Amino acid sequence: MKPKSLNHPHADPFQHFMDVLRSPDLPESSISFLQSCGRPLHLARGEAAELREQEQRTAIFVSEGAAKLVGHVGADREQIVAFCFEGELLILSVTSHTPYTLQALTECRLLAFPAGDLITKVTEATSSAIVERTFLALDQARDASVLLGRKTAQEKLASFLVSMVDRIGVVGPKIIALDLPMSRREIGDCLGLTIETVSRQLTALRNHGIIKTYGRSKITILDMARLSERAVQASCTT
Amino acid sequence: MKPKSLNHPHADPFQHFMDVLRSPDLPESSISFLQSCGRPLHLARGEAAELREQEQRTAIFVSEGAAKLVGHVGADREQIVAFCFEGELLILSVTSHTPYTLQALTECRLLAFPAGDLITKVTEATSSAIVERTFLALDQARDASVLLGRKTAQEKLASFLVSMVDRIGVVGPKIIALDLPMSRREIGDCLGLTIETVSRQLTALRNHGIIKTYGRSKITILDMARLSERAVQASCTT
DNA sequence: CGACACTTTGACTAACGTCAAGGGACGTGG
DNA sequence: CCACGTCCCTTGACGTTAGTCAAAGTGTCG
Repeated sequence: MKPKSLNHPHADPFQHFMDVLRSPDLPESSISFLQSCGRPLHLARGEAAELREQEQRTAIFVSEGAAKLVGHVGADREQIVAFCFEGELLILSVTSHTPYTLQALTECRLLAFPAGDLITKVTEATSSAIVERTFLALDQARDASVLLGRKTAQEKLASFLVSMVDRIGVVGPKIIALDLPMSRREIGDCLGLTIETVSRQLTALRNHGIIKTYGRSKITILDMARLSERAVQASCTT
Repeated sequence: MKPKSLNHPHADPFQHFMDVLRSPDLPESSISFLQSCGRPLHLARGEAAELREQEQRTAIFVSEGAAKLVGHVGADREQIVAFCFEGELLILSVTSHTPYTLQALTECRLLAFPAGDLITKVTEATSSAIVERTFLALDQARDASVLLGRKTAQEKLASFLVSMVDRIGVVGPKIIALDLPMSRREIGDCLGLTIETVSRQLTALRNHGIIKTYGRSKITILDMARLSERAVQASCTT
């Protein structure tokens, strides 16, 4: 799969950022301030971001491509804590015990802001889209905990596919198409599984007629209902 | 152990909240607004919070006692996503797939705010302590992912104890005392382990002379260095 | 077309969960 | 203050899931 080399649908990442933020009544002075403190990053596939401003908390806007936030345990064990796709905002950790790195899943264009500046400037305007996105990230992180702590390999993979459908799925009349920008290893790192287990579970889903795979990265969901069922999207009636 | 029945060191939870927030230049009007929208909750040990305002995102301030945020997978599997102690602020999920409940670990006094109100009012003043705490919660959630996904039972327990020392430990000249407000089951739910595994790992730490236990809830750390070592507080040099 | 990396599959192992029984702590009532 | 009952914790034996190791298969890109 060619990583659909960036054709710049958003010629200016900053403009893209402002579009997504949707704070129309932000004063001109704030806009130019944000523009000045947003540092553009262009990463090749697999490259790690150089985060100079590590003393301060950083917010990363993904204008094009996809990235992953990886936590490192000791030398070689790693855990993907978040995937981040086009138009999403990622808040990096600073008070964490674990060291994290941000790496490109595909070639991508990012915008790095010192989070403090971002928030104080933006909250001057309407209710902050950034705080909302932080909350969203928090919700995702908590769901991840539940997934990692209490789901089986089968359920983890189904949950993963469901969330990918939500975020980057192409919904057709009867089937849903997915083109995953991450490898089996990266899926495994995200779910706390090994590459082999991911592969086995994909095979199981294929054998049950729930999904079909084409090449390494393309998947179609044939039976979304049964997939969600396996993800146990926690239907407890408490 | 008697749950040291609340002796009200902070007679007024709201005053306690304002003290912790430390936004001295908040205008009087905002203060009274916050006071009016903060709903006090008094939970008995084990009781679950009734969250009426579930349509909106809620922030919970813990004035006294300790609580847990529990995610539910299907009928009976549950995962503790966060513990929350005195003076801490918990942001509840609303966009999550998983249903969560807030339950008292010990008898406790809480203050529930609609998060939107809290933020718009407080950011009028100095840089928001609440946004900072949200970030902190996010960091903790991400560390939890790493722990759950890539640590062994041994490492999980050591990490858990280290973080408890940080948050509620009583540091003495050579040893550190902990009085855990949660049961083995709750520790297990937090670490994605069973009660038996928690118990076995505690025994292992005891046999290695790293900790001592007194009764069910009291632990002293004899060798903090070796404990941290086992927690693999990720010392990768990238 | 060929090399290489990624993926799949299989056989085996280890870590943690499950099931079951016994022991200790805590709190109540005598 | 002691006795007893209950709940929680600990320990042991065994089972299951997912990890490890190894090899073959398949896509992708030069």
